[in-house]
Amino acid sequence: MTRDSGPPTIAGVAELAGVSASTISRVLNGTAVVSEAKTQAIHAAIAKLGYVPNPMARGLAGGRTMSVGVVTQAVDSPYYGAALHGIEVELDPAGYRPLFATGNWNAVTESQCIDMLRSRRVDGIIVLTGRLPDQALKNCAKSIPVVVTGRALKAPGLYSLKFDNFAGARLATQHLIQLRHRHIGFISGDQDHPDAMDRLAGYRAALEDAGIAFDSSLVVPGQYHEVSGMLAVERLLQRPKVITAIFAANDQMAFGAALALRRRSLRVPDDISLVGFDDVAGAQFASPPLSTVHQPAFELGRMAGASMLQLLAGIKPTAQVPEPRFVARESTRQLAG
Amino acid sequence: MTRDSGPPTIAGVAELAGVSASTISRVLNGTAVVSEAKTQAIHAAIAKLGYVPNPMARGLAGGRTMSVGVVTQAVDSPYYGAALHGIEVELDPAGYRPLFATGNWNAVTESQCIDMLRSRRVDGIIVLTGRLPDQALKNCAKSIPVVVTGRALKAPGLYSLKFDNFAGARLATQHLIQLRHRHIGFISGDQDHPDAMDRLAGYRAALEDAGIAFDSSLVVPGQYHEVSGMLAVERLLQRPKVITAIFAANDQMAFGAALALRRRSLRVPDDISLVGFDDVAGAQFASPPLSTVHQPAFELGRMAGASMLQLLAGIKPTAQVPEPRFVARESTRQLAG
DNA sequence: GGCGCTTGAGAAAGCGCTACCAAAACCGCA
DNA sequence: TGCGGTTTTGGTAGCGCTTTCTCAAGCGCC
Repeated sequence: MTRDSGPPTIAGVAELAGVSASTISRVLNGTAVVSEAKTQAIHAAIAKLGYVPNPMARGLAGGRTMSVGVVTQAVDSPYYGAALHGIEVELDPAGYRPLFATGNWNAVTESQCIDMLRSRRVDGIIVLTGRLPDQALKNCAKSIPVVVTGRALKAPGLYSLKFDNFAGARLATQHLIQLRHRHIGFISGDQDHPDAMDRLAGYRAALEDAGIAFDSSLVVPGQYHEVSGMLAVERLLQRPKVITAIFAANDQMAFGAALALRRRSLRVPDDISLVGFDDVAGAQFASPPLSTVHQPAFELGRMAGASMLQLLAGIKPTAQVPEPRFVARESTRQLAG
Repeated sequence: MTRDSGPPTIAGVAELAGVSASTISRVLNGTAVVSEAKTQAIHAAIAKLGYVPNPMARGLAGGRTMSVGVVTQAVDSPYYGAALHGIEVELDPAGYRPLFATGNWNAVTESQCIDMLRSRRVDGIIVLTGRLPDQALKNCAKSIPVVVTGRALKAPGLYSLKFDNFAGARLATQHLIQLRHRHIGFISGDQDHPDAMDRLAGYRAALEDAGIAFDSSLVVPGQYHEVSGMLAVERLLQRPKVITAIFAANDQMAFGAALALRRRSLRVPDDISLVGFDDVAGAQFASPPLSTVHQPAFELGRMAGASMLQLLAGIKPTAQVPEPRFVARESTRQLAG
């Protein structure tokens, strides 16, 4: 009988297999060649004891914790939730665990999250967008692998995955233009949010491509949440200009907009067309289903995870974010010619 | 100059403060009384060096990892996302970190999640609903504190937080009855989901309280996601019975139902009233805003976190889940007298 | 058959921290 | 002043694993 105090340790396995702890470690980590016979014996012993290496001890000795920190902005948002899920799915087979921390769209909080994650000795950090200055990220990357989404940065030890918000917004606007809309209101995101600015630029570019003059009075600011979408619609409708379509810089604001429109007894898409951005899970089941720019949050998460794994393995990541894709559903209609 | 290889360690602080490592440990953990003078010196040294204890080493030596495992069913669902957020918020000030794992509503996967979390030596485990047999949870609780939501279990080392689904469903049904609806379709959740059964029972109870005979042909099964809500409506409308209202056992199915209704050109609430369950973030911004039973996911997460902290501290948790509350919005209307 | 070489495997030294034990310092009181 | 009884402290032994470092074989070759 082996002593049964707590979970089995490497020493127990060593004893059972008749080898030294070092050898066990070697087969577990593939650090060196071990004879076939011993390898077999070790595996048998591990299976018999149900041995699982203690990550604490591993981390202490080897300096790796097999965990990667993820700075998300809000776990409870469908977008970040999906990305987080993608990261988990990708990291799991490699034995890594995501350790998340919520940044709340606040540079200070995000910075604290990073400190906390580092104090927990994560092996790498994935930052999902956020408001941290680029430089802070670059500095961080000097001492630990970093993958960041929502930016296009180049720095050693850092890999960035940027979704083309400009092209996406352009696509959405073009769709509206194609449906003969000329007076398109735009509900933008927060000014100091790079994504938001890109989307605005895309909207503007599509307009100008089509020879439609950009009219700043058709643009109202929002904060990426439903209530701000509602408010924005109120402001838009108060203006003298007639609009036949609204492009909200994200789906949540589009939902808010739809509700405000409904309150005004304006029907979507009969009276006014509406498009969103992100294609969150609820978009296709909204009433009416929302036409929107598909942003592959889950895929993006997977890519971030895979890239982190590559960085950790010393390989240069090559993942590329897919091109934006517009999903036409039922919230837009063609204007009579 | 102190040697600058990696982050500062307790030894560095000890040297700078002119005390032994043990003493540092004592002030850090409050394990014993330390003289005011040394305490000061130690704090000064810690601040100067920017010392942060290494959790790996702490875990190895002390047997605590300051992390609690959370088995969620889907990170990307608004409900679980909110609960997870609540847990994080509650655990954070106490220095604990949630380590999540996705169970996917699958007993086998959930069990693997627990194994994985245990192999990571988490200090406690929070299980958000799921399909694990009660016994498995009780066994688990024998060796590690467990908090579980969605069940009413009693066992040493285990605390359960159960939302009253029965009462919630009853409330929703009563609301409909009060609005003079007598023919109420019910889209139920998965059969082997205890929550779902409770909600069905609540629906039935309200009906019977009001002297309305329960009609099983008005009940169609769903799987808690939007598509199943759509399908359910199709089936409901194919039946000969006329229904004036639909109660979906969760909001996601209600959204699907709303869409199916729309496809059939039936307006909510004019032609048919609709109520959901959960009050997910999107419910109040749906068109029309969905009347539903409010389930405080975030609060529930906080409670789970707080209870775990208490369990960890050896205190018996006392948190009670708030009573269900029905939120009447715009998806229901009174039937003409 | 002895030499240098490669390969496989054990011993031992930590990784940074906590827990326990024992030594030192301090206290009051006879 | 000296002694028992408290505090307060330092020393030390691990926690379970990885990682040198070292040594014993095994091998080909002159």
